[in-house]
Amino acid sequence: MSMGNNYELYKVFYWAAKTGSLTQAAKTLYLTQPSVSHAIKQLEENFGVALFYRNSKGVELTPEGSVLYSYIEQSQILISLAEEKMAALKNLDSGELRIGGSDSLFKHYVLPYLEQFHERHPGVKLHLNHGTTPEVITFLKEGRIDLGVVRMPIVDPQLQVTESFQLQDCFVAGARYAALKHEVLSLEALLQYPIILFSRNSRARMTIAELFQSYGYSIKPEIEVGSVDLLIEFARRGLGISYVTREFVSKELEEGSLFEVKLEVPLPPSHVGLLTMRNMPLSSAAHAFIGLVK
Amino acid sequence: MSMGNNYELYKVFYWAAKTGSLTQAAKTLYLTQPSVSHAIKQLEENFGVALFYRNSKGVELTPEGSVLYSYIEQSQILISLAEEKMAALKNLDSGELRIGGSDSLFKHYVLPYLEQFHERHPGVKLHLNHGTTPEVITFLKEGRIDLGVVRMPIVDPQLQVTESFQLQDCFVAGARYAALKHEVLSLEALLQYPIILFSRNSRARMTIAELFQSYGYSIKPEIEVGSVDLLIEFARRGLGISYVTREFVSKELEEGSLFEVKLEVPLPPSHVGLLTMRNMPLSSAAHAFIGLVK
DNA sequence: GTTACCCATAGACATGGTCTATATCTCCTG
DNA sequence: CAGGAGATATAGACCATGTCTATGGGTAAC
Repeated sequence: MSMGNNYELYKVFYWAAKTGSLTQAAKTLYLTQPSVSHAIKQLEENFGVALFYRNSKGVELTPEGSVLYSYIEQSQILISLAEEKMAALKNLDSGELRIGGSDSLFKHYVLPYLEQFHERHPGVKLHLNHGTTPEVITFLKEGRIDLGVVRMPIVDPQLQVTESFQLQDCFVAGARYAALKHEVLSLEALLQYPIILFSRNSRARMTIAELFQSYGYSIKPEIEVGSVDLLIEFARRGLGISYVTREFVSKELEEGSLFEVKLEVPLPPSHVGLLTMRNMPLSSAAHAFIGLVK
Repeated sequence: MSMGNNYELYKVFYWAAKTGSLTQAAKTLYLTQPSVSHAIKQLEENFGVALFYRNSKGVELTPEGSVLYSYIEQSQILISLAEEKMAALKNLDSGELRIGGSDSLFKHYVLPYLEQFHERHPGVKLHLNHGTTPEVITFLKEGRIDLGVVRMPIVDPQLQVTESFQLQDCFVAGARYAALKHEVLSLEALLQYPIILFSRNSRARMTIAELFQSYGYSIKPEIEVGSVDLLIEFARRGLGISYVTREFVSKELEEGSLFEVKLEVPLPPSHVGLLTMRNMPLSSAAHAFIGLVK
């Protein structure tokens, strides 16, 4: 025999012992007194040992009952703690949110949401893992992050993609090229100026290269950089015309340290997407964060 | 909401997490796989949080599931230990037996049974509390002992009395009174000799006093002592004729250092009884001991 | 004596846990 | 690429068992 007590009985036993009264235990558990009486009787019969002395004031543990209680009390406390913890996780009073993405997206796009999220749920620990788009996808599949933030398009049957925000890339220049401020350039005309692009393997770089190619031109940057900050800084210092995401330079455009170089040809918008694993449950924190962003 | 999960679900969760497979958990718990699947689903719905990732090989804990598991694992281990302990108590591999009684009864009557009990159940700890009959009854009512061993008769509606053994009190003397060895004395004749009795408040003393009184005599001891050993020793040294329980001096009678002084009048037998609380459950150990004695 | 508060018992009822049967998915294999 | 093995999910029927109401008995206190 495997001593197969229904664990529910231990909950009843715990409260009966704790309150010293079957009636009180019944009230605590929203049961009737006979139900509790019956439950205790079952335990006693299964163990073949009396657990309580019954008297007119209530019940009292037998020595054997005390032995059982010393174990069960700890066990029940742990379960209570577990339930509290799970409630905290669900209410986002605790837990963690692990996001993967590129540094620039974090800085210019995710950060305000993270601030908002952290303010609203200060108990949730935040983990940011930066990496390239393929790295982020790997992180996701390995379960190291809950959520990826990357440029679209992404085609992967394992991934759930939520397009969340549209970004508009554009060319910007600093004071040195102020003459262009009110002009509208053709692609050919633009190519006369030194161009600063993001490094070769970025999605933005590929997108703009394809665009020029579709019009029969080839864009060859004078300078290649590896960070959005440098794209901006180089343009401000007049080293060339940078291809950047307009939303990432809104401050510079406002204060006038940069201006947008308008083109005859419309530049394609790009989208930011939130990646999660398809068919994998989302944590409460990730779910809440996605809701926040949308 | 009071997060009222059926604790039985945690047992299922524990095994599902431990084995990493709902199917395995089902086999362990003698359930079917759909039952386990259903149980886990209930937990997940109640918590509002996914506990497992499902994949083709089985299941794997989510971060939230891991948090739950860290608590539930401990809890389940405690319950298992509790069940093992209770089984041990029932099988008398552990536990304790607390007996109250007089020193002389322990030494001459209870001891052989205790030896036998201890040999059969070496895991059960023995506690002997000696005291007078009224003290033993108090111990019982206070729950400090499981069992009392005292002289009969006892009349107390709260107590369950099991008469277990008959003892025969008698008068014994040593070599100094060897002349009496083959005589049969009347009560009156006996009173010519110095008598040694147990102290005034003992049951044996009251019994013999009543006997003499019923025949119109009054027995006044030359010496009063407080232990059976002294009764025996004084008789051996010829200080008088002792009134003792025959079974307690069987060794001395055999070796001839004492002999029984026969009387015309039959002396009443006395009985030893096992006392337990009526309407109070017996521990397994006490139950087994009573069975041994009977 | 009487009241009030315990726990135990009996029996009816209904909830819900468990089962069987089946679907779906993934991985592996021939 | 088809098919099998093995995993979990779902649907629906069933009945075990946990829960209730009603009642009884015992004890302590007033």
